[in-house]
Amino acid sequence: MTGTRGYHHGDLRRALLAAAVEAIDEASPTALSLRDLARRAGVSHAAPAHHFGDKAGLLTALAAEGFNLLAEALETADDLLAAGVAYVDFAVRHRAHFEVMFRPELYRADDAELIAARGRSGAALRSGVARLSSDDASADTDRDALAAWSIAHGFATLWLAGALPDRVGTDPHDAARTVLRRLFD
Amino acid sequence: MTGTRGYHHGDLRRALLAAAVEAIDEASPTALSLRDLARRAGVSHAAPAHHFGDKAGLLTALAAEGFNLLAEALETADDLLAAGVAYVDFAVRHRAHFEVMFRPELYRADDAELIAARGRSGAALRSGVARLSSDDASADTDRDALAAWSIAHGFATLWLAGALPDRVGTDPHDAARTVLRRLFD
DNA sequence: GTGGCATCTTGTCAATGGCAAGATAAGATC
DNA sequence: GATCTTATCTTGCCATTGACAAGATGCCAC
Repeated sequence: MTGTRGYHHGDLRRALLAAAVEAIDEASPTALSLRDLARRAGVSHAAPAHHFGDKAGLLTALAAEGFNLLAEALETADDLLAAGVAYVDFAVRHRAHFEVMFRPELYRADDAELIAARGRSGAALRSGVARLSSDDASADTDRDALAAWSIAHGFATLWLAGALPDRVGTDPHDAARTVLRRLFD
Repeated sequence: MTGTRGYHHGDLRRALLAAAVEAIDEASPTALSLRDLARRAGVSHAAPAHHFGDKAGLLTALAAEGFNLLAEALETADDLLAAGVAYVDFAVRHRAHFEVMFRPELYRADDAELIAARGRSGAALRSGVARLSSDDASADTDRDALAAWSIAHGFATLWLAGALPDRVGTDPHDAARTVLRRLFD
């Protein structure tokens, strides 16, 4: 924790995570360099190792943070459409976290904290679907949740990859709403 | 081209691409090493540079090959649901290609051959949607194409990332069909 | 104030991507 | 058939990186 007052830096762990987000925003998780993070934080090249062990450790922490942020975003959504839009919004606004979260080869997928955070996200998503389909006896909640997750995740991923045609526009929020309605209406 | 008879190897370009697929299948595009590919092909560490310039050049070629393969897969699909399932099948069966294709930071997105191949894929997808909605005057083809692409892409991506719960099963073909029907019916 | 501990630094190593310069063989031209 | 040209591949090199080991530094409990 600690406020900011630092001696051996203060809160290097947090500073490194912030620097990681910054670095990934400028490039990609692939291009991330621990030594670059250390330089950004003004510490020696081996300092990160103490807090995260290795690169995978740092990305594990980043992914866990991301799943927690995503859960929060989903939990505040009123209905399923809003949750879908919130999902896309999250991906765009937290690109760095999002790109790491769904690339498990970059981190330790068996980390306890990460699993807990991912569980929180999943529960938030599922509850959104269940709430919507509770008045429809014929609904298959599992399938609907998977479909909703897929379309939101797919749109977000394609958007981030720059794979969508220009005609989709420049506002991911509006574009996502339009597309997601195709499934949710 | 050339059959296989080689002197300076024969067809190193193709061999390196094949080795790249193999290596990515074993790990990920991130972990790909040009020197490892060279070792797999039995050539010196600098040989790949001549054919692809650098790592991005090799991945550009791989992505272009992938978009062409995807276009072929989509073109043989009879209806939109089949195309969606074919999309997921492609992603699973050609994971290496697929993972590179949608990570433009890994290659040169302005490459002419790549743009052509990607255009082929896009046209195949769009024509599938247009065919389906031609009898529905109220249809918004652009939106429908985007929704179809998103849900197929999202499902494929989540599947490959191992993010889906176990209960979805082990056969991506069946699971995809079930989920995609939620949109296409 | 002393010992213990977390934190950070310095030094080192193997591996990688990329460049430059050179070797080798295939094909073209005469 | 000899020579020139070009594509292909090799050797050697350098800066950067991730990881490890050993040591320094400052905080805290007792």
